[in-house]
Amino acid sequence: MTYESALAALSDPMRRTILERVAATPRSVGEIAQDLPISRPAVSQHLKVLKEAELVREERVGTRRIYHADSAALGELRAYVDHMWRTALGAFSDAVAEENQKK
Amino acid sequence: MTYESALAALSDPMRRTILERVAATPRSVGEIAQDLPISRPAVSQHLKVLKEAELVREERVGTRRIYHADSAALGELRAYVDHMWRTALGAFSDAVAEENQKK
DNA sequence: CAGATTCGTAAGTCATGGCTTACGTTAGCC
DNA sequence: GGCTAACGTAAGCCATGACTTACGAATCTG
Repeated sequence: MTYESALAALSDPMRRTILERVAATPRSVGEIAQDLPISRPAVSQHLKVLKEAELVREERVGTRRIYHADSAALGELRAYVDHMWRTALGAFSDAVAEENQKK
Repeated sequence: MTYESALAALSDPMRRTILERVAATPRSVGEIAQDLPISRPAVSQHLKVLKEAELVREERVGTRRIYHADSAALGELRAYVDHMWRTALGAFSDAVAEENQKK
Protein backbone atom coordinates (compact mmCIF):
# COMPACT_ATOMS: atom_id res chain seq x y z
CA MET A 1 0.00 0.00 0.00
CA THR A 2 2.35 2.70 -1.13
CA TYR A 3 -0.49 5.08 -1.88
CA GLU A 4 -0.72 5.80 1.83
CA SER A 5 2.73 7.33 2.07
CA ALA A 6 2.13 9.09 -1.24
CA LEU A 7 -1.04 10.62 0.16
CA ALA A 8 0.74 11.73 3.31
CA ALA A 9 3.58 13.20 1.28
CA LEU A 10 1.29 15.12 -1.06
CA SER A 11 -0.71 16.63 1.78
CA ASP A 12 1.97 19.28 2.19
CA PRO A 13 1.63 22.19 -0.28
CA MET A 14 5.37 22.84 -0.44
CA ARG A 15 5.96 19.20 -1.31
CA ARG A 16 3.34 19.39 -4.05
CA THR A 17 5.01 22.35 -5.73
CA ILE A 18 8.38 20.60 -5.45
CA LEU A 19 6.99 17.48 -7.10
CA GLU A 20 5.21 19.52 -9.76
CA ARG A 21 8.39 21.36 -10.72
CA VAL A 22 10.49 18.23 -10.66
CA ALA A 23 7.87 16.46 -12.76
CA ALA A 24 8.04 19.23 -15.34
CA THR A 25 11.84 19.19 -15.57
CA PRO A 26 14.31 17.33 -13.32
CA ARG A 27 16.40 19.63 -11.12
CA SER A 28 19.11 19.65 -8.51
CA VAL A 29 18.39 20.45 -4.86
CA GLY A 30 19.94 23.91 -5.18
CA GLU A 31 17.87 24.73 -8.24
CA ILE A 32 14.70 23.71 -6.46
CA ALA A 33 15.52 25.71 -3.34
CA GLN A 34 16.33 28.78 -5.45
CA ASP A 35 12.71 29.25 -6.48
CA LEU A 36 11.21 28.53 -3.07
CA PRO A 37 10.89 30.68 0.06
CA ILE A 38 12.44 28.00 2.27
CA SER A 39 16.03 26.99 2.99
CA ARG A 40 17.94 24.33 1.06
CA PRO A 41 18.00 21.88 3.99
CA ALA A 42 14.24 22.17 4.19
CA VAL A 43 14.06 21.18 0.53
CA SER A 44 16.32 18.21 1.27
CA GLN A 45 13.97 17.07 4.01
CA HIS A 46 10.97 17.35 1.71
CA LEU A 47 12.80 15.42 -0.98
CA LYS A 48 13.56 12.71 1.54
CA VAL A 49 9.86 12.30 2.25
CA LEU A 50 9.01 12.31 -1.46
CA LYS A 51 11.74 9.77 -2.09
CA GLU A 52 10.56 7.44 0.67
CA ALA A 53 7.08 7.66 -0.81
CA GLU A 54 8.62 6.71 -4.16
CA LEU A 55 7.20 9.82 -5.74
CA VAL A 56 10.70 10.89 -6.71
CA ARG A 57 14.02 9.25 -7.45
CA GLU A 58 17.50 10.72 -7.40
CA GLU A 59 20.26 10.52 -9.96
CA ARG A 60 23.73 11.35 -8.68
CA VAL A 61 25.93 13.28 -11.02
CA GLY A 62 29.13 14.61 -9.49
CA THR A 63 28.38 16.29 -6.19
CA ARG A 64 24.90 17.18 -7.39
CA ARG A 65 21.76 15.09 -7.20
CA ILE A 66 19.18 15.46 -9.88
CA TYR A 67 15.66 14.61 -8.77
CA HIS A 68 13.10 13.15 -11.16
CA ALA A 69 9.42 12.40 -10.69
CA ASP A 70 8.62 8.72 -10.31
CA SER A 71 5.35 7.70 -11.88
CA ALA A 72 5.01 4.39 -10.04
CA ALA A 73 3.62 5.69 -6.73
CA LEU A 74 1.54 8.26 -8.59
CA GLY A 75 0.04 5.39 -10.56
CA GLU A 76 -0.96 3.56 -7.40
CA LEU A 77 -2.37 6.72 -5.89
CA ARG A 78 -4.27 7.28 -9.09
CA ALA A 79 -5.76 3.80 -8.86
CA TYR A 80 -6.80 4.34 -5.24
CA VAL A 81 -8.45 7.71 -5.85
CA ASP A 82 -10.11 6.35 -8.96
CA HIS A 83 -11.51 3.43 -6.98
CA MET A 84 -12.79 5.72 -4.22
CA TRP A 85 -14.35 7.97 -6.81
CA ARG A 86 -16.18 5.11 -8.46
CA THR A 87 -17.53 3.67 -5.22
CA ALA A 88 -18.69 7.13 -4.21
CA LEU A 89 -20.44 7.45 -7.54
CA GLY A 90 -21.95 4.00 -7.13
CA ALA A 91 -23.21 4.74 -3.65
CA PHE A 92 -24.78 7.90 -4.98
CA SER A 93 -26.58 6.16 -7.84
CA ASP A 94 -27.68 3.49 -5.37
CA ALA A 95 -29.14 6.18 -3.13
CA VAL A 96 -30.96 7.71 -6.09
CA ALA A 97 -32.34 4.33 -7.10
CA GLU A 98 -33.47 3.72 -3.53
CA GLU A 99 -35.07 7.13 -3.49
CA ASN A 100 -36.97 6.39 -6.68
CA GLN A 101 -38.00 3.04 -5.24
CA LYS A 102 -39.84 4.79 -2.44
CA LYS A 103 -41.97 6.86 -4.77
CA MET B 1 -8.77 24.27 -6.03
CA THR B 2 -10.75 21.98 -3.78
CA TYR B 3 -8.36 19.09 -4.37
CA GLU B 4 -5.96 20.71 -1.93
CA SER B 5 -8.31 20.39 1.04
CA ALA B 6 -9.28 16.92 -0.16
CA LEU B 7 -5.63 15.91 -0.20
CA ALA B 8 -5.09 17.30 3.29
CA ALA B 9 -8.20 15.54 4.56
CA LEU B 10 -7.24 12.17 3.06
CA SER B 11 -3.74 12.30 4.50
CA ASP B 12 -5.12 11.02 7.81
CA PRO B 13 -5.59 7.22 7.91
CA MET B 14 -8.56 7.42 10.27
CA ARG B 15 -10.28 9.84 7.94
CA ARG B 16 -9.66 7.53 4.99
CA THR B 17 -11.31 4.57 6.70
CA ILE B 18 -14.23 6.78 7.69
CA LEU B 19 -14.66 7.93 4.11
CA GLU B 20 -14.31 4.39 2.78
CA ARG B 21 -16.99 3.06 5.09
CA VAL B 22 -19.31 5.94 4.43
CA ALA B 23 -18.74 5.53 0.69
CA ALA B 24 -19.72 1.87 0.93
CA THR B 25 -22.91 2.57 2.90
CA PRO B 26 -24.05 5.86 4.47
CA ARG B 27 -24.04 5.80 8.27
CA SER B 28 -24.76 7.90 11.32
CA VAL B 29 -22.01 9.30 13.52
CA GLY B 30 -22.67 6.76 16.24
CA GLU B 31 -22.55 3.86 13.81
CA ILE B 32 -19.22 5.06 12.46
CA ALA B 33 -17.74 5.52 15.92
CA GLN B 34 -18.89 2.06 16.95
CA ASP B 35 -16.45 0.34 14.62
CA LEU B 36 -13.52 2.63 15.35
CA PRO B 37 -11.07 2.75 18.28
CA ILE B 38 -11.68 6.47 18.85
CA SER B 39 -14.39 8.41 20.66
CA ARG B 40 -17.54 9.71 19.03
CA PRO B 41 -16.50 13.37 19.30
CA ALA B 42 -13.29 12.50 17.49
CA VAL B 43 -15.39 11.05 14.67
CA SER B 44 -17.43 14.24 14.60
CA GLN B 45 -14.26 16.28 14.21
CA HIS B 46 -13.05 14.09 11.38
CA LEU B 47 -16.43 14.36 9.67
CA LYS B 48 -16.21 18.13 9.95
CA VAL B 49 -12.92 18.10 8.06
CA LEU B 50 -14.28 15.71 5.45
CA LYS B 51 -17.37 17.87 5.09
CA GLU B 52 -15.37 21.09 4.64
CA ALA B 53 -13.33 19.29 1.99
CA GLU B 54 -16.64 18.37 0.32
CA LEU B 55 -15.71 14.71 0.46
CA VAL B 56 -18.84 14.04 2.49
CA ARG B 57 -22.28 15.54 2.93
CA GLU B 58 -24.73 15.16 5.76
CA GLU B 59 -28.40 14.34 5.69
CA ARG B 60 -30.31 15.20 8.85
CA VAL B 61 -32.99 12.76 9.89
CA GLY B 62 -34.43 13.29 13.33
CA THR B 63 -31.66 13.79 15.83
CA ARG B 64 -29.33 11.66 13.74
CA ARG B 65 -27.14 12.76 10.87
CA ILE B 66 -26.45 10.35 8.07
CA TYR B 67 -23.19 10.95 6.25
CA HIS B 68 -22.76 10.13 2.57
CA ALA B 69 -19.69 10.24 0.37
CA ASP B 70 -19.62 13.16 -2.06
CA SER B 71 -18.06 12.32 -5.39
CA ALA B 72 -17.45 15.93 -6.47
CA ALA B 73 -14.22 16.59 -4.55
CA LEU B 74 -13.05 13.06 -5.27
CA GLY B 75 -13.53 13.81 -8.95
CA GLU B 76 -11.35 16.89 -8.74
CA LEU B 77 -8.72 15.04 -6.77
CA ARG B 78 -8.84 12.32 -9.36
CA ALA B 79 -8.24 14.84 -12.12
CA TYR B 80 -5.30 16.36 -10.27
CA VAL B 81 -3.59 13.03 -9.55
CA ASP B 82 -4.25 11.89 -13.08
CA HIS B 83 -2.66 15.05 -14.42
CA MET B 84 0.39 14.65 -12.20
CA TRP B 85 0.68 11.04 -13.22
CA ARG B 86 0.62 11.90 -16.90
CA THR B 87 3.21 14.66 -16.62
CA ALA B 88 5.45 12.31 -14.62
CA LEU B 89 5.06 9.73 -17.35
CA GLY B 90 5.76 12.35 -20.01
CA ALA B 91 8.88 13.60 -18.25
CA PHE B 92 10.10 10.04 -18.07
CA SER B 93 9.56 9.36 -21.77
CA ASP B 94 11.23 12.71 -22.53
CA ALA B 95 14.24 11.66 -20.49
CA VAL B 96 14.39 8.37 -22.36
CA ALA B 97 14.18 10.16 -25.68
CA GLU B 98 16.92 12.54 -24.64
CA GLU B 99 19.00 9.61 -23.54
CA ASN B 100 18.57 7.95 -26.92
CA GLN B 101 19.43 11.24 -28.60
CA LYS B 102 22.86 11.20 -26.99
CA LYS B 103 23.73 7.81 -28.37
C1' DC C 1 -43.31 18.65 29.86
C1' DA C 2 -39.47 15.48 31.39
C1' DG C 3 -36.25 12.30 30.11
C1' DA C 4 -33.39 10.05 26.80
C1' DT C 5 -30.82 9.99 22.21
C1' DT C 6 -27.81 11.81 19.11
C1' DC C 7 -24.82 14.86 18.05
C1' DG C 8 -21.56 19.26 17.78
C1' DT C 9 -18.36 22.21 20.27
C1' DA C 10 -15.04 23.96 23.86
C1' DA C 11 -10.95 23.29 26.38
C1' DG C 12 -6.91 21.06 27.39
C1' DT C 13 -3.09 17.60 26.52
C1' DC C 14 0.45 15.38 23.90
C1' DA C 15 2.72 13.88 19.77
C1' DT C 16 3.97 15.09 15.12
C1' DG C 17 5.93 17.91 11.52
C1' DG C 18 7.95 21.74 9.11
C1' DC C 19 11.39 25.10 9.58
C1' DT C 20 15.79 27.08 11.03
C1' DT C 21 21.04 27.14 11.92
C1' DA C 22 25.13 24.42 12.52
C1' DC C 23 27.91 20.82 11.14
C1' DG C 24 29.81 16.68 8.62
C1' DT C 25 30.54 14.38 4.05
C1' DT C 26 31.55 13.68 -0.72
C1' DA C 27 33.18 14.97 -5.26
C1' DG C 28 35.43 18.19 -8.54
C1' DC C 29 39.35 21.68 -9.19
C1' DC C 30 43.79 24.34 -8.82
C1' DG D 1 46.80 17.91 -0.69
C1' DG D 2 43.78 22.17 0.31
C1' DC D 3 39.61 24.75 -1.32
C1' DT D 4 35.12 25.08 -2.87
C1' DA D 5 30.55 23.48 -4.21
C1' DA D 6 26.52 20.73 -3.35
C1' DC D 7 24.48 18.00 -0.43
C1' DG D 8 22.43 15.26 3.82
C1' DT D 9 21.79 15.12 8.79
C1' DA D 10 21.40 16.59 13.77
C1' DA D 11 19.36 19.51 17.13
C1' DG D 12 16.18 22.62 18.60
C1' DC D 13 11.95 25.60 18.19
C1' DC D 14 7.22 26.42 17.41
C1' DA D 15 2.81 25.74 15.24
C1' DT D 16 -0.53 22.39 14.03
C1' DG D 17 -3.49 18.50 14.75
C1' DA D 18 -5.46 14.30 16.60
C1' DC D 19 -7.19 12.83 20.68
C1' DT D 20 -9.70 13.09 25.32
C1' DT D 21 -13.54 14.59 28.77
C1' DA D 22 -17.12 17.86 29.77
C1' DC D 23 -20.85 20.35 28.34
C1' DG D 24 -24.76 22.33 25.59
C1' DA D 25 -28.28 22.07 21.82
C1' DA D 26 -31.77 19.76 19.17
C1' DT D 27 -35.13 16.19 18.42
C1' DC D 28 -38.03 12.24 19.56
C1' DT D 29 -40.90 9.70 23.14
C1' DG D 30 -43.67 8.57 27.05
